[in-house]
Amino acid sequence: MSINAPEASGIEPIELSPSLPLPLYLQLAKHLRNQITSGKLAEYNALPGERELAETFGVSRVTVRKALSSLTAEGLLNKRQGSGWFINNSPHVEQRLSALTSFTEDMSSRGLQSGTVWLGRSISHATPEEALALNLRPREEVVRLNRLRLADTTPLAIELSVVPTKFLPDPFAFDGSLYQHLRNLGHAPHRALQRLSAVRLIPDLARQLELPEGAPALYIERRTFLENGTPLEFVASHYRGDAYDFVVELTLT
Amino acid sequence: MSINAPEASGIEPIELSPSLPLPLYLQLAKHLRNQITSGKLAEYNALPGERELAETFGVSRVTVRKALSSLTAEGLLNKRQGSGWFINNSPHVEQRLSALTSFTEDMSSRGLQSGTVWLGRSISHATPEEALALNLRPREEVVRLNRLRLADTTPLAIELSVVPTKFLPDPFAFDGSLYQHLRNLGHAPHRALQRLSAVRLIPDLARQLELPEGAPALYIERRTFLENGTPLEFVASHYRGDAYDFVVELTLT
DNA sequence: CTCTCTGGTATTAAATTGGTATTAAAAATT
DNA sequence: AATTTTTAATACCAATTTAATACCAGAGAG
Repeated sequence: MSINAPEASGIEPIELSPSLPLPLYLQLAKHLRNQITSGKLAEYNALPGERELAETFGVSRVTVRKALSSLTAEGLLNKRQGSGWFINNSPHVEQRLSALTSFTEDMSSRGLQSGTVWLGRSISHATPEEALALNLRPREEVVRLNRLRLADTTPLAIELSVVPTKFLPDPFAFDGSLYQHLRNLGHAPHRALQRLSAVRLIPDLARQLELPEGAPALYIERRTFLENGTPLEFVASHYRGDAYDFVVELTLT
Repeated sequence: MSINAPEASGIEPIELSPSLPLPLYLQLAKHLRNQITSGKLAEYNALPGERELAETFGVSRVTVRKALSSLTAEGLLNKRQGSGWFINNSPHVEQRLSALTSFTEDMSSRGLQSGTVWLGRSISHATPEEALALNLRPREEVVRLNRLRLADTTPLAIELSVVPTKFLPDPFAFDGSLYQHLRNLGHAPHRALQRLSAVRLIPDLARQLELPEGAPALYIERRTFLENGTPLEFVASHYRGDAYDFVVELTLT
C-alpha cells in the first residue's frame, strides 16, 4: 500500500499560444520546468493527472505527454502507469533530527569510557503506567533493567529500562548495548520520543549517584518505537544535573 | 477502569467529500492528524474503533484503515489487534522539533496565553563568553533582552537573550515575538543548537519565578544561527522544573 | 467455555492513472 | 509542387488506486 498524493494541483496556469514560434509542448515543458525547479510543487511531489493538465492548459493530452516526456528525459520527472507523475529530485531539505543512540554508543562518541553497574535485571508484570506507555495488555510480562551509568568512573545516571518480554525474552542474554542486542533479535529501535524535565533527587537515587540529597537532576523519560510504531522500550533516567543533553532544531525551508 | 477502554470518542466529525481531488482516506488522515497534533486527542488515549470511525465519517472500514495506516507510518499511532488504536505523540512534538519556534509562537500554538514581563533591555559590550558564543570581535555591541515568561499567569521561565546590534539595532523597536521581528529585518533564524541541564535555582531567580530557593530548574543555553551559519542569538534560560517538559524526537539515520 | 468487542485480510467493482495506435493538419525539406 | 517530418488531436487499452463488502482471528468479559 503506497501513499502517493494526487494533491490539489497547485499548478499555476498560463496561456499557451499556438502562434508563437515555439511548439506548444515546448512552451508547456518550459513552464512546468520553472514550476518544478523553483520548488513551487515540492510540497506535493506528485503532478496532477495528464487529463487535468490538458484541461487547465487548454491543449490535448498528447501535447501534455510530450512536454512531460521531455522533462523525464531531463531527469526531472518519473511516471508510473495507473499511478501518476512524480517529481524526482525534490531539493527537499532532509529534516535531520537528533540521532537515536544508546548510552554506550553515545559515550564512546564523546571519547568517554562508558561503564555500567547492574543494579538489577528481572522479569515481572507491567505496572499500569508501563502498560500504558508500552501499549501492553494488563499484567503482560516485561523485563526490567536497572543500571547505574558511569562516565569514566563518575556516576552519571540511573536508568530503568522496561522492555516487553516478547521483544526481550531473557534479561541476562546480553551484556553490552541493549540496542545492539535488540537489533540482533530483529527488533531494531527506530524512533523515540523523549521528555526532559528538572527534578530534585530523592535520597535513594542521590546516594547511588554520590550526590547530596535534593540535588537537581535531569529526569528523562523515553519511549522507543519500532519502525511500525509499536512501543519497544520505556526508559526513565535520572542524570546528574551537570550532565547535559544536546538538541538541534531546524527550520523548514 | 480498563486501560483499553476506548475513550468516549471525542472525535470531531467533518464531512468528507468524494468529489474533492484528494482521496477520501487522505482527507480523513489529514483531519485526524490535525486532531492529534492540536492536542484534542491526547497521547496514550485510544481512538474509537474502526467501525465507529467508519460510521461517524460515513465511509467504509477499509478507508478508515488506510487513513490510520498512513498515520502509523508517520509515527503518530500504533495498534493492537483485539484492542484498538493508540496515540503515540504528544501534541507539542511537532512544534518543538520540526520547527524552530519562539516562546511566543510556541505558547500560542498550545492555546496558552503567553505573557512577558520585561526585566530589562539594553545595549552594551559583549562579555568574553558571549563574544565567543556569537563569534564577535571583543567588545562588539550587543542588545541584551531580559524577560520573564508567563504561561497564562504562571511564571514559567527567565530568559536572557543576547543579539548583536548589527542584527537588532534597537532593543525597543519591537514588542511581540523577537523571532518575528528578526525575520522582518531579514535575519531569519534558521537553526539552533541547544544544551540542556538541570540546576538548582539561585535565590534571585527563584524569587522571580515564585519558587522556593534551591528548587530544581531546567537550564537551557541556545545558540541560534542564520542560514549561512552566522550566530544570531545567544539565549540562557531557566525553566521551572515542575512546569515544563521538553519533548525531543529521535530517529535513526 | 462463549459472546462480543477489537483489528486483519481477501475479493471485488468502479474510477483514475499512464500507454498506444490512428489520424490529420501544419511545417520543413527535397 | 511533392515528400517527409513535426505537431497535435481522438479513441481505445492496460496498470493502479480507491473504496466497498464479507468474512477471519485475536483479546477480553462474563
